[in-house]
Amino acid sequence: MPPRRPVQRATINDVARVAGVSRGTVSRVLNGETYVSDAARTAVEAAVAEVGYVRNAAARNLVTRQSGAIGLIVHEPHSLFLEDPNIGSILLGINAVLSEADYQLVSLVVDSDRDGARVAAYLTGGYVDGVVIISARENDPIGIAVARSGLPAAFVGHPMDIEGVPYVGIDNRSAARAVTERLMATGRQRIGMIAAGLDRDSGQDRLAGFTDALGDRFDPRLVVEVPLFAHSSGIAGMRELLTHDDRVDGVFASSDAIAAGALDAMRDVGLSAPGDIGVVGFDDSAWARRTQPPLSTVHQPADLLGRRAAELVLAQIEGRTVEAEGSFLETSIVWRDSA
Amino acid sequence: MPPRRPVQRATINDVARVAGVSRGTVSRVLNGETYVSDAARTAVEAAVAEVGYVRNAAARNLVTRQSGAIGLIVHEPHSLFLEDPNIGSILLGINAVLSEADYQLVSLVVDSDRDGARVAAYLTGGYVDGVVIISARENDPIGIAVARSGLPAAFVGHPMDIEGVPYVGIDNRSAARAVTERLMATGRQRIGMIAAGLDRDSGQDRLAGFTDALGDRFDPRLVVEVPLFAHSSGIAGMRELLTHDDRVDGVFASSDAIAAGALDAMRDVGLSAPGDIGVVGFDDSAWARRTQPPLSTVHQPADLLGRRAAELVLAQIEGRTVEAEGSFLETSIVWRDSA
DNA sequence: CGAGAGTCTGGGAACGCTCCCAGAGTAAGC
DNA sequence: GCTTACTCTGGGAGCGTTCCCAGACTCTCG
Repeated sequence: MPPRRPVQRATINDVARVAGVSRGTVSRVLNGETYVSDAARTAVEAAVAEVGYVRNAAARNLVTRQSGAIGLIVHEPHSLFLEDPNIGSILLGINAVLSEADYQLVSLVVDSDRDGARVAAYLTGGYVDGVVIISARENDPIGIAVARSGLPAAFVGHPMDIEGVPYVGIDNRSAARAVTERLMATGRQRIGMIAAGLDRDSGQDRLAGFTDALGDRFDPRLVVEVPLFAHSSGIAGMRELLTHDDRVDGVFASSDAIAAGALDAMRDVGLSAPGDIGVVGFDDSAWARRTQPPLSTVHQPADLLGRRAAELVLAQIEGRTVEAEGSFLETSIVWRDSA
Repeated sequence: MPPRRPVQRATINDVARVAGVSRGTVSRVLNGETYVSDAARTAVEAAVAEVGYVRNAAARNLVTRQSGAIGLIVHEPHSLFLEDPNIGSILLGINAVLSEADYQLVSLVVDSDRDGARVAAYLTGGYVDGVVIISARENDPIGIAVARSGLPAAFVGHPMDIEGVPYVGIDNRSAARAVTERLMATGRQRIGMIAAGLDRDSGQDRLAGFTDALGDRFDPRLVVEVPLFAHSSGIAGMRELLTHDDRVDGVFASSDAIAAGALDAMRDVGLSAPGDIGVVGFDDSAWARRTQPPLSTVHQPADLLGRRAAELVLAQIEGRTVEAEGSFLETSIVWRDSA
C-alpha cells in the first residue's frame, strides 16, 4: 500500500478567509478570549469545522514558549520496567492530575546511554514545560541535566546527589524499620534481608531501616545484595541466604517481587512461611495478594506519589512557590499471612 | 523554595554573534551540512558550548514540519495497563527501533474520554510525525481519528472497523485453535473457555479459534465471558464455569493472568491442574512461569510486534511503500505442566 | 450634543529556526 | 589570460501562530 502522508493542513489564514474575518479574530475565538462578537464567533467556528482546522502546535509553542506537555522520565532497565508495579500507578496518578489541568503527559523511557542524550536534548529543546523523574539513581546524567536546566521538575524519590529540585517520596527507612520490628515481635531470632537497589535512595534506606531495627543484633552476613527488585532476584537471594545460614527464621525483602521469589525458593527446599521462616515484602503490589501465603508488606501510596509530583511541577510552571523541597507520604504495614 | 523557571535560552543568533559568523553558517554546522570551513565549524562549536545553546524545537518543527517524535497510544483502563505483560514488551520493541533511527518515543496513556479528545488534538497538532496504536477496540475514536488524519500510523493488532492503516498482529485464531486442540489431545472431554476482550479483535479471534477446534463438540454454556484480561477475572470466570458444569476437565483462558486466576479459584475448591482440570493460557507472560503448576500457553513475540509496528511507521514517514496492509507474526505453543 | 468608557476588529511585528539565492573567493583546465 | 566548477558565506523570506496597538463603532450619562 502507498505510504500515508499527512494531508496539507489548513492554517489560521484559511479559517479567516472562509469566515470572512481577520487572523486576529480567529485567534481570539480559538483562545476563548472575550471581546469577540457572537457573529464572528459563530462564523469562525463554522469555518474551523469546514476546513478541518487544527492548530499548529509548533507555531503556537514558538510564540507562547509553552508546549502544554509534561515529560515523565522512566529510567529503568527493561526487566525492571516490566516488573515494577509502582511505576504504573505513579504514571496513572500523574496522568490524572495533568489531565485535569489540560496538560499532556509524555513518557520517555530511557534504557540506554544512547537514549539518555536524546532524552536530555528533548527535555531542554522545549518539547515539555516540566518533567517528573522517577527512579533516578546516583550520578544519573538525566537527573543532573534536568536539575541544571532550571526546567520545572519534581522527583519521585530523592536522589541523594541532587539539590534544588523538589521531591515526594515515602519514608523508606522508617517503614523498613517498622516492618522489621514487627518481624522481631513475632519472635524471629535470625532475621536476614534480601536487599536490592542499593544504587538509589529507596534501596539504601530500606537497608538502613532494617539495620536500625535490629540494633546490635544486626549481622551483616545475613544481608544478601541482589541486583534487581525482581522475582528472579528473590529466588537467587533466598538461596544464597540459606547457604550462609540455614537457621534463618525471618526475611525482609526489599520488594514484594523479591519476597515472592524468596517464597518460591523456600518451597523448592521444603520450607514454608510463616512456619519455618517469616517473610515480609515491600510495596503492597499485586504480588502480595497472590503469593502462597499472601505477603505481609508495606503499603505505599504510589498513585498519590504521582499526583503530588505532578502538582509540584504544575505549581512551578504557574510560578507558585513550593513550600518545602521534599515531602514524605505515609506508609502503612499490611499484615497478612507470610509473617 | 522559589519556583524553578527555565532560564532565558540562547538562540542561534547569539551563537552566530559569539562565533563571529552568520546565522546561516551556524545552522549549517548544527545540521551537519557540508560546505562549511573547518574554521567556521570550530568557532561555532565553541560558541555553542560557551553560551549553552540548545536548538528550539518549536521553531525547528515549524519550518521543517517534522517533530522527530513518534506517539504510542495506550488505550486501556487502569487495571489492564498495569497487568498486561505485553504492553511493556511492545513498548520496548518500538523504543529500540526508534532509538536506532533517532526518533523519540512519546507514550500517551488514554484512560478516559476526556483524555481522548486531548490526545487526538495532540496527534493532529504536529507534535508527532507518526503513531503506533496498541489495543484499539471497535469504534475507538482515537483509532478513527488517526485513520482519517493521514498521519503515518500502524496498529498492533487489527481493529476490525478501520481500513487503510497497516498493522502487525498474531494469528490469534489459529493459535487458539492449536492450543485447544492440544488440550483435546490430552483426552479432555468437557472443555470450557474463560473469554475476555470480546470488544477487540484479539479477544474475538481467540474465542473463534476455540470454537473452531471443538467443532460440533462446542457447547456455548461452557464459555464464560469476563470483562478483563486479568487475574481477578480468572477467579470469577472459573467460579462461574464450575457452577455451570462441575464436570469441566479442560479450560482455555484468554490470557495467562486469567489462567492464573482460574488456577487460584480451583485451588480454593480443592481442584488442581493438570489432574482434575487441564488449564492453558495465552501470552507466555511472566505469569506463566510463576503459577503452580507452570502454565502451558501460547507464546507471542511481543517485542517483535513492537519493532515491526515502529518500522511500518518509519517506512511511511520516509515515503516508502508498505508491502501489505497487514502481517501476522508466528506464535508457538509452550507446553508446561498445567495441561 | 459631546465626552468618555466599553466593545470589537484588522493587521504589523515577532517568536527562532531552515531554506535558498546570490555572490565572493579559490582552484583547475584550456 | 579566461572560463568553468567548486567551496563557502551572508542574509532575506517564510513557517503559523500570538500579542498588541490603533482605530472604528456603540452606548451611557451629564
